[in-house]
Amino acid sequence: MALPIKEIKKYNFYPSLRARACRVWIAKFNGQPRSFNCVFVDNQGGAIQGLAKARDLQTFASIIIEGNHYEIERFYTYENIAANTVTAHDAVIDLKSDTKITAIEPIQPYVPRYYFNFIDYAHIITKSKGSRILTDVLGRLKALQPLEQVMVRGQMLENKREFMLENTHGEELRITLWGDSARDFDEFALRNLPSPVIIAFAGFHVTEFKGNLNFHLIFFLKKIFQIFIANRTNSSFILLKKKFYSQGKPNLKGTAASLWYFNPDIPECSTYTQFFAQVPIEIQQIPSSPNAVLSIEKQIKENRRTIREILCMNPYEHKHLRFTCQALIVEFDFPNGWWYPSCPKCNKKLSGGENNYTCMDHNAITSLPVPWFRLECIVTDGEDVANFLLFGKIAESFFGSSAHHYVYDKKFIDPLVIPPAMAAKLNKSMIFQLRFRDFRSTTNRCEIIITNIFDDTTNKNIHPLETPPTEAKSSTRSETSTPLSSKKQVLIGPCTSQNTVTQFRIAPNSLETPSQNISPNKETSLNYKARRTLDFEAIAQQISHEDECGNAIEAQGNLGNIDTSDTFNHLLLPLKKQRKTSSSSSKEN
DNA sequence: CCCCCCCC
Repeated sequence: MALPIKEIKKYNFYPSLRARACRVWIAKFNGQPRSFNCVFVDNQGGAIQGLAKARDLQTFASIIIEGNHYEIERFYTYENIAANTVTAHDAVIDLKSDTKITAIEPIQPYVPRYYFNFIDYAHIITKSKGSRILTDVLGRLKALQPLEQVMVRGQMLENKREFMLENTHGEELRITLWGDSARDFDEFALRNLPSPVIIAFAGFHVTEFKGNLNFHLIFFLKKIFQIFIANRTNSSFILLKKKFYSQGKPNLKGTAASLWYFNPDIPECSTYTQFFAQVPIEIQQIPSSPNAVLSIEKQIKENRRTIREILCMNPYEHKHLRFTCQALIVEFDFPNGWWYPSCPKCNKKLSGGENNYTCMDHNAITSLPVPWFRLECIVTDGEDVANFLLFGKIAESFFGSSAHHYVYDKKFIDPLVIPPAMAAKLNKSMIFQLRFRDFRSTTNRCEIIITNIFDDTTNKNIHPLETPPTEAKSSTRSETSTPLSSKKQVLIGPCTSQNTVTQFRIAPNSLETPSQNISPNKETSLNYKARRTLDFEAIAQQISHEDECGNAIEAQGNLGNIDTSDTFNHLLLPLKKQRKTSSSSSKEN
């Protein structure tokens, strides 16, 4: 009796397993192959991942070919605890140099060639969002974006390429490839395929993009709601809102385990092919993102404006314009505090006060509020003065720490008292990348929002892991970071009445522990996202080594060779509709 | 990883 995969236990030894290798991939990290991976499937509903570390990678890659059948002899298993995993199996097969792999005849009864677990577009968020079990989807390739580079975390450029899939109900689904897989995606393979092109994307991580709700409308709706149904919790309002607006759109993000197959030979695919054979279809081109960049250098010079020029721009005519300005911050202005308590799920401001925090979108919160930056920078370019709004992730990068870290870990709880490390950012020449806020205020001028900050003295991005001067610790700093504190400052002649800090209070000592109203021992319940950038000392040590190994270097190295839309148009022209269905499947990675 | 997140 052959061993059923479902009965395999973790931390055990098995003499033999016969199965089909339905998926094979090599996981890469920063472009370097790290492990050989496969999914073994049997005919009793079982699937288990096999993994070989880098040392044995080539050996197994040359033996185990996707689609073929094998006997695996003398193997151990361990626990499947990976953050992302393709199978839900408790165990992983440890492929080591003494594991014997032999090709065998196809096992009977038949095991399907592909191992997929497709999810309906409509249920992706409820079933798969945030799940460590990766998700597979199938669809017609409706649109494709040229390879582009975007700034991520205000810190580095990364390759990105987007796809729009469509199912037979006309629903759309957005897929995003990042890094190496975005760069390596084979457009030429697409060019040779007849239309419609059906793609199976396998092994993707599901996230939710915020719905593009109209704030005006929601605000108005809520007021009306409160007037007519007073003294209720707003849960009814949330239900009402969800009825009218989708709560967000799923976005499938590529992982190291992601694969894709063009026109795979599976029953679901024929359904698609037949359905879309009725109408002429071409693959559309997704326009480049507004935030796509060619290089940091170009970005820094992009649409340079003086403050005078900015103040004379009509915000509503330049809603989508990104522009830059060289200036220095002379003061921070935060009448409502430099941080506010935000919803752990969406970072919107919580109302209701300390004992009754309520999110407009998510009602009562289940974990501690997440402190979130929001403050204005009073800036000058030597001629004029303006207010630039700084919040969220950009502020985190700029200050080198999350507001969460300052408030919970460093105990700078008073929102009206600013930590010294933040004040140390004043009076240094910077390049601000800016845009106008898409909100028509009835009272104020349109806010000018900071979307990125660059160090003017080095023309590099300001590294988010910079160690603040008050807590200097330089020995572990990476080669690629560009700490402002170590660079010569270029000061521009002041034109405001003051360029020193007098308008806000600075906490006297970073080590001081003011009376606190937030319990620090609840930290473990805090959401991971907010904790990511928490501690610059610890993370600087951890990351500096990785950076030296090529992380940032690779990002720099990619700056020169970016696909253009022109090239892309050219490529897609031949992708006209044809009747023939290709069964040739192709894969990457 | 990109979207938004604040304010009225």
